[in-house]
Amino acid sequence: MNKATSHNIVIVDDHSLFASSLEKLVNSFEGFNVLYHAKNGKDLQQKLKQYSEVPELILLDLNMPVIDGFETMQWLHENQKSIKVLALTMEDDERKILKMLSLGAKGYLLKDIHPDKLNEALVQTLEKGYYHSEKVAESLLHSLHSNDSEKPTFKEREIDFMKLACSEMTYKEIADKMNLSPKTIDGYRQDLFNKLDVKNRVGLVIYALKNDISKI
Amino acid sequence: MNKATSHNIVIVDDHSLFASSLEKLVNSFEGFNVLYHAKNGKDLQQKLKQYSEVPELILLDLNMPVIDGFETMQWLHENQKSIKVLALTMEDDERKILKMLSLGAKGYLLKDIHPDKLNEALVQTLEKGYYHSEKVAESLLHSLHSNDSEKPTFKEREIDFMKLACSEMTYKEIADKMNLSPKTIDGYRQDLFNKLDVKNRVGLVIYALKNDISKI
DNA sequence: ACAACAAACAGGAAAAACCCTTTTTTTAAA
DNA sequence: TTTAAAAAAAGGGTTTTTCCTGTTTGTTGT
Repeated sequence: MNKATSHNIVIVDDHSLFASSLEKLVNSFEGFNVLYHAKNGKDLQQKLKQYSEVPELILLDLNMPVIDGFETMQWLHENQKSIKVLALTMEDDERKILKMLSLGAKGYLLKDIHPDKLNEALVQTLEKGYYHSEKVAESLLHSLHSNDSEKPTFKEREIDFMKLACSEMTYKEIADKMNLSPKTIDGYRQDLFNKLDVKNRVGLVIYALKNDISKI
Repeated sequence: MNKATSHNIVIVDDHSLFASSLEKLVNSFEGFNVLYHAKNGKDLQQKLKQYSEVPELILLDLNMPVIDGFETMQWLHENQKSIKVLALTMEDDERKILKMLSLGAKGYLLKDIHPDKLNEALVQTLEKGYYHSEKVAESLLHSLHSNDSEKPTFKEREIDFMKLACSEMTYKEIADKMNLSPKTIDGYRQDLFNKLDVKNRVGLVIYALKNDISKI
């Protein structure tokens, strides 16, 4: 395979072991060549400036520190519209899929796909401009039927509170730690219970853990 | 590189994309050759029987369906003692590290390590019989200091109760569901708080989730 | 039948969580 | 500078949780 006809790919993933491995895999595909990989969105922005060669396609992981996949996608869509992006992630999360596609991603790949499918996805994205696996298409249809309300947004302080609520601290202790009156904390609690439609603190804790607001 | 002097490796990971990618990476290392990869513990057991060539080393992911990393490790330790195993996982969880090493793993690798470190780990494990990264060694020391007492045992009903406690139900509702008096539930609660050294229900919930008594 | 023991249950009370409404303070905008 | 909106705080009440110390019930072995 001569490089002239090769399609240049960039991989963005914070797990360098996976990124390096994936690079080998992509390089083994006929007609593809990995230019470099980036650890996160910030790193990607720098490297896009630094290197003269612009990739045709980016494989973008969603779960990254510093600048996550969504922000990176947004930035790419605004600043590097010519580069096609395929989102790459572990979880089959409807909201995330929708969000990425609405931000301009050309497709959404789950990390447990077969290597051949990845090859297919790369080829198809470059040829047709998009790739959608059966599984993802299914998820999308499902989400259209169950028109679940949008994921609520949280204020900085609410997130702080939720994290502390996922501990053995009483609300009074949380109030002390956040330098607020217990009554203010009670207000946060109430707002969150309503917003998240939970009945008590255990419900809040479970929500926070499910949505990676807090980790244990 | 001639195959005769090559060390045979097997990869066990349910994410076939990662497994395939990792295979390419390992094959690119001097002196290593990937025989095959398995999707889970069950698949591995079958393939070990099926193939005549026995690997020297297995790279074993922990988060797998069907038969998880721990069970697989146990089985390997009992049935294939000659094969060295390196655990491979995303999370840096002290308990999991300890558990795997106590089950006979030769080392514990985090998936975000640099490819060079992986190479080093493979070489060292085959030469010295073990590999421990600085990070893991650190975790181990930490856990030695905090000599946590043995994991307590639970009665059937206590486990039922813990699972229900990881929900928005009140204790009264839990009592109804378990066909017990609320006062009995209160007894379970109190015993568990003492046994697990937690202060309140949130502490209990977190314990149950951390120890896979309940899943969310 | 009876000791020995665990599981189930209970009374009572303080602490914490929960709920609804209203007021004060702070911040941002017109 | 007045005004509107958001954040913080509070009043005042109900319910649930938490804690302690018992008693009753059921099971098992001898």
